[in-house]
Amino acid sequence: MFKPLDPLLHSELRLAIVSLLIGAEEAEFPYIKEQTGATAGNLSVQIDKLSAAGYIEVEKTFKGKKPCTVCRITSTGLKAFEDYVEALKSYLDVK
Amino acid sequence: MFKPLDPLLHSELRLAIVSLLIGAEEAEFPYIKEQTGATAGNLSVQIDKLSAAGYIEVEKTFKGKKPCTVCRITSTGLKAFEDYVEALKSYLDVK
DNA sequence: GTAAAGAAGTTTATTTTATAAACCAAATTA
DNA sequence: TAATTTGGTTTATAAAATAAACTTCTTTAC
Repeated sequence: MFKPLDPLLHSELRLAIVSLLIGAEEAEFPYIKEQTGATAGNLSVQIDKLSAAGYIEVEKTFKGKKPCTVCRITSTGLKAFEDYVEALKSYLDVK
Repeated sequence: MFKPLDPLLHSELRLAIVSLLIGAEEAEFPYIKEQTGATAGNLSVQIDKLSAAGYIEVEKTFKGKKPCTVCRITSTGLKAFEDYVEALKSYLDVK
């Protein structure tokens, strides 16, 4: 009846991050922060979780002299998102 | 960009309960328990929360000699669900 | 008739999660 | 050179989900 929802994606902020990355293929920390409205601390934590699960990849580099964290969706992350959307349908199709 | 998700509905079990009630208009506690696979304790707590928010109405009656808890969706709950689905789209439409 | 088991929940305790506050290092600006 | 800003991370707190334990009444078995 109701399919289980991946707890890693069933979180407002993490879902926003993944959604953003699927749309953009690459995004920097400050941009994600601005688009999601998250605090830096919360964003840092949630990015770590997504990264630890292999849903996104995180590259820490430098932009001139400033640190720069770039995030990208992985194929694992994309698949997880697609599965999540599919599972959600079991809750949203209420006919 | 990303619309906020009603925290009351953005919960796997509560979403399942509301989804079920929208589809059925009325359901008894044991049936909801069976359909969602939730434990009785968890279900009791989440039903209380939805009831306190006015998303569902709960009628405690008797079926013969046994207690019987019947739940129904309210118009507030239906509206909240529709808003939630609408907000979710901002995360799911990733073109 | 009474003891054990089952049904229908509720209450309470525990674990997990989300979130923000505090912090750090380097760079820029005043 | 002192203060502020940028780009984060770490840690502490608040909130949430969840299950375990408990309650009350009812059957069923002996």
